[in-house]
Order: sequence, then C-alpha cells, then structure tokens
Amino acid sequence: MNNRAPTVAQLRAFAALAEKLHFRDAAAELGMSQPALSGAVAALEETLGTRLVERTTRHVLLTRSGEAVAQRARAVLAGVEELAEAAQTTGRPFTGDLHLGVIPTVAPYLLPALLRPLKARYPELELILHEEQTATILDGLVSGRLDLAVLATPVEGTGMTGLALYDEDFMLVYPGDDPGAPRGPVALTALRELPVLVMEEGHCLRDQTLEVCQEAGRDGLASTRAASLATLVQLVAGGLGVTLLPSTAAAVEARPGSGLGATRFRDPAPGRSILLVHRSSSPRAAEFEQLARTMREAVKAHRMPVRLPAEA
Amino acid sequence: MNNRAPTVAQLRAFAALAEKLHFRDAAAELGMSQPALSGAVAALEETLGTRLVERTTRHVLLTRSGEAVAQRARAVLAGVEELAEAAQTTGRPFTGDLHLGVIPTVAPYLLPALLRPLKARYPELELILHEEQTATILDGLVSGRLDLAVLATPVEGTGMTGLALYDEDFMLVYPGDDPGAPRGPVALTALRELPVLVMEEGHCLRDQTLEVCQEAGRDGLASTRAASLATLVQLVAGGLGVTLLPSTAAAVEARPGSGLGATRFRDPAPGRSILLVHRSSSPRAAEFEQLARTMREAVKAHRMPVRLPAEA
DNA sequence: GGATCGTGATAGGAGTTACCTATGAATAAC
DNA sequence: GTTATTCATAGGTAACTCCTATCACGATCC
Repeated sequence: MNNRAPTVAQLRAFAALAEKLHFRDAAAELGMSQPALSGAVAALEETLGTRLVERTTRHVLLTRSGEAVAQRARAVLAGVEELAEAAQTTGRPFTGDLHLGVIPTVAPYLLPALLRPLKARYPELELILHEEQTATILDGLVSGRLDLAVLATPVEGTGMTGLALYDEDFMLVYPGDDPGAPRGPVALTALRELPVLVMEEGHCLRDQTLEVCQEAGRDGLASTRAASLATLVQLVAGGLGVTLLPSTAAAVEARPGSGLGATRFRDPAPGRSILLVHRSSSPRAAEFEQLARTMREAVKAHRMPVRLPAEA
Repeated sequence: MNNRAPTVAQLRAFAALAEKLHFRDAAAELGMSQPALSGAVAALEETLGTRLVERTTRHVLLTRSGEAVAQRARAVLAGVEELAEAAQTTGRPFTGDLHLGVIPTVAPYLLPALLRPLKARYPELELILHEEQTATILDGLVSGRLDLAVLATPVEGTGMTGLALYDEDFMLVYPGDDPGAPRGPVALTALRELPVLVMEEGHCLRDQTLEVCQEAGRDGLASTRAASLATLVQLVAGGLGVTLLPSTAAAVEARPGSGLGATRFRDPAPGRSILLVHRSSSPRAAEFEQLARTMREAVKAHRMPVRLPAEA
C-alpha cells in the first residue's frame, strides 16, 4: 500500500487527463510519454485509494471521486503557481515593507534628509521606522523584527555588517549667554572644567560622551540625566551645564536664535561614525548596499555637516 | 538551473521549517533526517529562484519571500489534504448523486415500487431520474451523463453489463366492452385477426411489439401511432384497436373500471426482460449489483406481476 | 470476416532523485 | 581554550520516474 501524499506532478498529470479525457493527448500536452502519464495517474489512484478514471480503449471517464479530485487538483495547482509567482514578486528588491531601526539621537536630524529622496527613488518601498535605542535595535535585527538599522559606532553585535554612512564630530554646546563662551575651537581638555550633562542610560550618545570625557581626563559628571535629547538641550539652555552633541544635532539645536552656542573641538576632534547595519547573513546585502549609497547621496545633497566616506 | 515545479514534499518540509524555525526539530517532526530537510529546502529555493530562509548556526529566519511562500505553502498543503479526503468521501458507495435512466414504458410502473425502499435503505443516495428512450439512455451511459439505467432486452450497446431485474409477459389489451373479448389465455396467432396499435418510433416497446407480431405471422399494422403509453391506452379504450402491454403496465392500465380488458397469452407467452445496465468498465459494479438485489426485493415486496430471477 | 487503426496497459532498463549516516565548519557559551 | 550546538556537505544506497518497445483489446473498414 502506498501511504504517501500525492505529488504535484501526479496532480498535474491527472488534471491534464481530466481536461482532455485522453491519455495520449494529455501526455503530449505535458511533454511526457503516455506510459508515464498512465503510471502517474495509477500512482495517484493508489495513493488516494480510489479509482479516479474509468478507462476503456473507447473512452476515458472521470468517476465521481475523479470529478471531485480534478476540481481540487486544479485549485492546488493554481495555488502552487501563485506560490511560485509570489516568491518572485515578494523577493523583488526595493519593494514592500522595510523595517528600519534608527537611534533617537540620529533620527530627527537624518530622516528629513532621507525620506523624500528614498521615496522618490524607490516608490514601491514602504519604509517603516522604529526609533529605538541601540540594544533594542540590535535585538530586533537578530530576531528578524527589523531588516535594517542606522546605528552609531561602536556596534558590538556579532554577525552584523555595518555600512559607513557618514562621520560626524561632537561639538561643545553651551548656553548662548555664557560670558565665558569660547570664540574658536576648544581643546578637549576644556571639558575638565565644565559641568557636562548627559542623557540617561541606554542612549549610545551617553556612552560616547562619557568616553570622550574620560579621554579628556574628566572623572565625575553632573548627576542630572536627560531622558531625551530635547530635554538635554533645554537643560543646557537653562544654564545647568554644557553637553556634547553630534554636529548634525548641534546644527539644529544650537542654531541662531536658539539661545545656545556650539563650538568645534580642536583636531583631532572627537566624533562618531553612523552606520547602516544589517544581519551579515541577510540575502538582501546587495540591496542594502545600494540603499546605503542612496542615503549618502541624500546626506550630501541635504548639505548635512558631516564627512562622507571617501568613495562617495 | 532547476526548472521544475515545487514538490509537495518540499512544501511540507518548508512549512515545517517555517513553523519551527529549526532544521533539526522540523526534520524530527517530519520523520526525516536533518540533511534531507536541508536539501529539500535548498531544492525549493533553487526551484523558486529565491532565498526563503536566512540560515546561521545561531538562528533561522524567514525572508520576505519565505514568509509569503510559507503562508501559501500551508494553503496548498491544506488543499492537498482536503483533496485526499474528498477522494475518499466522494467515493463512498450508496452516497451522492446517482443518475438513473429509465425507459418510459417501465418508469411509471416500476418506480413506485422502488423509490421508497431505496430511499429508506440508502438515505444518502440521491437518485436523479431520467426518463428517456433506450437509445438516448445508452448514449448517456457511454458519455457518462448517466451512471445506471433500467432497460428492456435486447440491449445492444457494447461494453454494457446488464443485471436481470425481472421478466414480464406481454398481455393483450382490448376495449372493455368488446363483445368478442376472450375469456382465457389466447394464442399468439389471435393477433393475426386484430388491429394492433403501436407506439411511435424510438420506443423499445414498439420494436418488441412488432417482433411479437411478426412471430405471430402478422404483417401490416394499423398506421396510428401513439406518442406515449397513456395515449396508446386511450386509443384502445376508444375502440381503435388492441395492443400489447407488458404485464406491469397492463395491471395498472387495464385495472377494473378502466374500460379496458387484458388477457394473457398461452405459453410460451411472449415477454421481455428488464435489466439494470451499467458500463462494464464502471468501478461501481459491486455497488450496482447490490442495488439490483435491493430492487428485486422491492419488486417482490410490491407484488408486481412479474417473474423474478431464480436467485431472488 | 479478416485486417487495420487507435486506445490504454505492461515490461525492461537508464537516468535521476531522495534519503541516510558520517563528517565538516562556524559560532556561542563556559 | 574547550565544548556544545547548529546547519551544510560528502558518499553511497535505495527508490522512483521516465522512456522505448510491445501487448491486449475493441472498433472500424473494405
């Protein structure tokens, strides 16, 4: 007794036979020999445990089971066809949903430059934004919840590939009416004398700021911690201290009339690199590289205060 | 390049993997080895021309195509399952539609005896009646429009199998007020002197009557031809002649008070056999034989004026 | 009525496929 | 560094599918 499931080939064979009601013609249409079709149909009958066709040298008739099976076989074959087509369609690059994670200290300054050009160039791409902290984003990438992410160095996740988008320097941001405001680039060591405010835990900008401070020889920090970059800026404006902001953020937050001032550091200025990150195992690596190129072009076109990688 | 269609086994393999997201576990559930599953999924990807899963030693993730394909694969597999089940269900004997052809000179006298017992015994059987002439019925059997038929001998169709239901004698039917009405069984030769009315062409009763008349030594016939048996009876009642009717019909049409008389012929009396006919190639032969037995029982229970085959 | 044509089933053999066991490569976790 | 877990690969065997050639049966034709 054949105990296995029907085969697509068998269903295809039977469907053709059900349509033509003639073994030779059906076999010819399928591009197979008549005995092969005969065997396939016989195997299907064996599998299903029912006679599907009444064969005579005179005529081929479908049994009741045959009628029922033929109908469903057509449906199944259509489903397989649709499946094959869906596999192609869904896999097309630059189409469909793309879940993009972006860290909060980059999102508000980068996305305005990106969204319009991306939509223009890839109209079928549905960008779904997730503004989350680095750890959450990495977890999302690993689990498949996210396809792609914009993160800042260092990225410590394993199995991740980062494509350089741009580098940005940190700038010193201080209250706009500060009488001791610097008039030119300042040395990193200036941080030793200043009350540096940072964001709360979890934000990578916090860790980056701490690292810079440590490098500058500063130990303690003001205890106040801002939950968001907007709050941090308000604290500085309120005179509670200074802070470090990436140039893209500083350009916006310390713009003329904002009540804040910003100045660069002397070379070598501290900074961070912004990367487009995806799972190394992703089959869409090529697509993402192309996407990174487009993003760099958009950044350049938007005249963001950053350094682009050499190639761009 | 693999150019063929996906296999049910491949879809099953991929569906299991999509559910478990773990090659070993999925393979175990399918009762196959992990390499076999690995190969099956790889083959499916090759066939579809798309990466379906992102594999790492750490995790297995579905690509977008993978998600789409998994969903449709489940649908296809459900369809196959349903198909297999439908094949069983539809093939069950004594269930579903059964197209039964019955000749007009039998239908009104046999069916009252059959329908109730059949419905009682086979409640799931849907008898669909087709009252047609022999030639049409045979054509219907050959083409598959009909599954089964009640015909009278001789049946000349090839590839048909006839199961004897009963034999019925022909009776001489005459006007009830005929002064020369016979008082007992008459000889066949009596037909020579009588104006025998027959039905129009196509009815097998006409051919049978003609044959009996020829045997009796009668040549010409009255030119009037009745389109139906009811008409024929009216013609006889109107005094236009006599006719031959099978005993089952005569018992009804020449019943007391009908204005008609009927008498038997002396042995060997002419008659005809009623058969249950199906295509010899039908896989339902056994079912039909059982049906024939039930019909004979019903005929017997209904006390129809016929002779049943010896076995019954 | 015998020969011929057309039908589907069967036989034998070649090519391919699918599977299993054993092993390899890569990555986490300790 | 070592171990454990994961999926991929290799080699060999068993099974399947398909093809060509032929058979058996029935209808048709001369």
